[in-house]
Amino acid sequence: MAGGKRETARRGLTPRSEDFSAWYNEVVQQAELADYSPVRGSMVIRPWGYGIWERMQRALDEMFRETGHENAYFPLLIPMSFIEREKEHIEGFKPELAVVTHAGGKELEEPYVVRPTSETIIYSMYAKWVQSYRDLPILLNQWANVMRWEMRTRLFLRTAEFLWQEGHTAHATEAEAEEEAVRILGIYRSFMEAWMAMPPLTGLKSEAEKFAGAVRSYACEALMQDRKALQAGTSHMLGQNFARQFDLKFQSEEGREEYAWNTSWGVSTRLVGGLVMTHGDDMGLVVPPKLAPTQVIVLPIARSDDDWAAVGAVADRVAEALGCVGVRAKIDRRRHLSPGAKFYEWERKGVPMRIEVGPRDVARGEVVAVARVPDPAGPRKVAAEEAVAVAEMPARLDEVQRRLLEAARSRREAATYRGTVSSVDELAELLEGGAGFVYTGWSGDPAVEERARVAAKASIRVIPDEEFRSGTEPTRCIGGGRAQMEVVWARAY
RNA sequence: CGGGGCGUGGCGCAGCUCGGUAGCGCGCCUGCUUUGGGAGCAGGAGGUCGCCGGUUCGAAUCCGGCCGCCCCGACCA
Repeated sequence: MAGGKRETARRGLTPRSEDFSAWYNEVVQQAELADYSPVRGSMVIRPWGYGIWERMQRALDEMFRETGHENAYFPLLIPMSFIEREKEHIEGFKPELAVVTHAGGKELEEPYVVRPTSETIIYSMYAKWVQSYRDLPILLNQWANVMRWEMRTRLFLRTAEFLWQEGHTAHATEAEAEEEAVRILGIYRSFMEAWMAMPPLTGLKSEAEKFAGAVRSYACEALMQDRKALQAGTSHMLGQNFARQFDLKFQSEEGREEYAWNTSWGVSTRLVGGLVMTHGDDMGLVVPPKLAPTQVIVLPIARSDDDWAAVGAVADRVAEALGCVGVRAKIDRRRHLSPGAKFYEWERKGVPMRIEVGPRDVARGEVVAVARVPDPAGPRKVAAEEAVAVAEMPARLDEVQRRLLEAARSRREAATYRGTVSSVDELAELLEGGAGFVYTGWSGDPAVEERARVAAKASIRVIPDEEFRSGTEPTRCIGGGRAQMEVVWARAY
């Protein structure tokens, strides 16, 4: 914001190649996704950004429901003593807690923390609800805001307050909990691919990177256009860590008293930032059709009042017909803006498709369709008979969605290096040269991670799931010695 | 928390070195003419110059303190 010498307010954005970070900030604001607020590190999510988030919510919510989860809601404030109960958990979160010490004009006897995540309060309640194995599993999700007082914030990617969903489950057996954690990871992955057109890697987190309080963390890691990785979703196997601290016990079928097994998992408004950095281009945002609040913007173009009436009637008809075939269409009737100004505006906001209706088109009984990201093999503008353009629109939007996923996947693959790195220095060199995901062998020694962090500013993003592993398993660790496993390195957000 | 930068109409900036009562572009309002890739003309509205204090006849400008924001690093969904 400060010091912007470029005239970006009206004309072009800073190109991605020049300054990706500046480009990102400009896109988020100029596409009207979000704006800075008077509260440090907290953003205002504007209708266009919130509309995208709502689409994400709807899709995920449906997937959670289909797999037996229900929504519930727990308090924003958590007693300080709850958060402190699980040792690793409090160590992980203590530095970023916002604490409420006063209320009702008095100092509180026990401070509350504004939830940074809700494991503690939720499992304390589960403990009340569970007596028998018959009460399990509990499969709940909540849509909520949380607060983590981060040192450095960025719109969507890391804000002090953010919106997310957090799933919390309790199971009678370890195997069942493990299965749940893995199931959710799969849901996240297919959501990201099918809805966001963002293909993540999936796998396990290293000890150093796992969630504070978890036994194991699984994650989706997506590659952004600047070749940095974004942790886009996590699913944690919590074991009995929280159950023990919150006395979440049940009597088993055999009559024994046992602690329950928990999982927790979440995705946040960070996904919107991931969307921006996955598909955006130098003209602005690109929203995949399935998430676009408006999929088709209909633009009447006219000089005279007579023409305006004529094209307006056609625009109405087109928009209504699109609605009937399940396409979210809107008409931009503003008369004080020239067509060019509207083209740029809707392109900046990333609307997948626009339909132009001008006097020439009306005379021919046609409309002109233009995709935000045109098929490189086809013409940019496609004129078609009105009814045909409408009828074809759902298929064209599907095609755009498919193309975006494909493009993102080939960017990821083009930036992926396997089996070419045998030392931490080589890793640093490769990443410095613009590599994205780098696969190597790893001994499992955290000291190697630490060296890579310092030397290459890189971290292990995942120990990849089988599907993503290299054909030939690496035998040597980049830190020297034998590899115990294959890992994926990247610089990350 | 360390390093850097910046706070002046809604937005982006100039003015500050060398104190004299605030200007430009965009946007906004009104009117007319316009509209197939960021319209033109005319008229108009809008500013405690981040905050507090000091120096001075006089402070956006000089001095001191504070606050906020952005970027880079360490920490992180």
